[in-house]
Amino acid sequence: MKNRIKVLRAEQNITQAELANRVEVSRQTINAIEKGKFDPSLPLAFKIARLFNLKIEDIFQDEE
Amino acid sequence: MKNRIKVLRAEQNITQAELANRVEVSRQTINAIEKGKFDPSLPLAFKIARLFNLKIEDIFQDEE
DNA sequence: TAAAAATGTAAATAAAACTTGACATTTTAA
DNA sequence: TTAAAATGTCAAGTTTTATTTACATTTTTA
Repeated sequence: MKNRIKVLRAEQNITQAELANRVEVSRQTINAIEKGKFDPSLPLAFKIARLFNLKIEDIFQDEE
Repeated sequence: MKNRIKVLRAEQNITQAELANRVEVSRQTINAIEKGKFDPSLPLAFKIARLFNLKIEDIFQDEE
């Protein structure tokens, strides 16, 4: 699963730590998701999408 | 997390077992998700959305 | 209305998400 | 140009979700 979180953060000038705080997970979780280490849970994906005012599909791309 | 899977299945006349087969999980997993016992993984949410040709947000509704 | 199909449920286990803490490397800014 | 901030990573542990097995109940259909 790829995602555009890094770019979206850059656009809004938000650090991994800031994003983590705002969606209530650890900084390492954001880093791991951003680097593709694992996928967020569905509720977390919703939170992230809401934060950026985007659809989940506009942030995360399933690669199949 | 609520979802409209049951209605979508009804519209397409698909059983829980059929849906389970098509997204490659057990029938009980579909049943549990449908009943709100737990949320699907993000990849599974993508598979389900793709199957119904809908956005994830059109099937699953985060309740916050 | 009896058989078959579909759905509901529960317990046990496996797998994945997430946390915490720690430290190394890279980038930014004073 | 060096201190601070940000990012990357790793290991160990917790929590949550997925899977399996098994059986019970409800709905459909022959």
